[in-house]
Amino acid sequence: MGRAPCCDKTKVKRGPWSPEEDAILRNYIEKYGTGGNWIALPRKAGLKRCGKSCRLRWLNYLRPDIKHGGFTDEEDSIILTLHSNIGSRWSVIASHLPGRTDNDVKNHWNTKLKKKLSAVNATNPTTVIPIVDSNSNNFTSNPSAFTLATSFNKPQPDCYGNSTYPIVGSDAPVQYSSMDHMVLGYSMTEVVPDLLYDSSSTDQFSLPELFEVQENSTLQKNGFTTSSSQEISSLSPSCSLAKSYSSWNDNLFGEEVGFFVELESRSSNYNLVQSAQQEEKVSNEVEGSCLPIYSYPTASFFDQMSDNILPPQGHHQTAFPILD
DNA sequence: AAGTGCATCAACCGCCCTAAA
DNA sequence: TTTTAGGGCGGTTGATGCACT
Repeated sequence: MGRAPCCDKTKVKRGPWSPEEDAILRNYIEKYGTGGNWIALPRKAGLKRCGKSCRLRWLNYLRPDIKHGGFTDEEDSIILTLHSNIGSRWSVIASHLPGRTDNDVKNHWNTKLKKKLSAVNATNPTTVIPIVDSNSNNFTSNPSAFTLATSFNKPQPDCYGNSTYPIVGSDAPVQYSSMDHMVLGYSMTEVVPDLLYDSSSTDQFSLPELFEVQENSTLQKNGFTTSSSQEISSLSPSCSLAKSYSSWNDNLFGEEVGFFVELESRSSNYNLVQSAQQEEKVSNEVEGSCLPIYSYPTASFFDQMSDNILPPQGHHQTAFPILD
């Protein structure tokens, strides 16, 4: 049985809203609210419109807290980052942009950002994540609080059907050549933004500090569990070359849902990244998706940068600024 | 000035989810 | 437990305006 339409389309007005209709709807909602029933609202307000049309008009245009006008670079950055992580969940993305609607974000993506991203990907197949200090918006070497400031490439399903996100230089080992340290992050779930984003701040999240951990031991701090290389080699064979390993657990079930691996040996990074990916792909067959969420160079890398070592080939210059 | 193509964005369509009956 | 109605959402369309020829 087909679903009954919400209204008789032959008896309602369609198409663009007139200023008079806008005024009627605005005045009614400001005076009486929506009453929790959009279908009944147009009749009560005296509008010959479908309730869904009224809802859309209010939410996307008439609402007083709507932000009109062009998107800022910061908003673009947030959209690109979130879209790379969660895909076209426009309402979720819009919820991170005060005053923007899902329709706005969707239109902006389809008309501007999609093309922008294609152009970037065409000229630079690997995408580096600039690291921005969450408080000052300046680039930082502090690995404990970051804002993702640009996008990942669109994830493509792999042979296991899992979407994996590109890791810096994961297809080109030479690009690691000037990094002594880097951190590789994975999340086992698709709820990365919700999990990592600080609810009091829409564009920040915390990463685990890179704790000093005694050999063969594990340290728990700030919700993260960090293990030494000796300890983690027993947890995960692919991590046996890592310096440390930090993970966080799902609040509900206490299961590990994400981790960061601090890599140390420049020559082994590429193999480690590959083996880590491979291992997780295999485990995904049972566990579900595993998303490598990002990687970033650690403080020692920036120390090198301060000695005017050039960024790795193929990376955006802006991703690795020379520090004072 | 007229015609054409493209970009933009408001609005609609139809499906899914959920709560109430 | 099933059915139904309403809200929410992502995909798509079409009107409009602008740039270019």
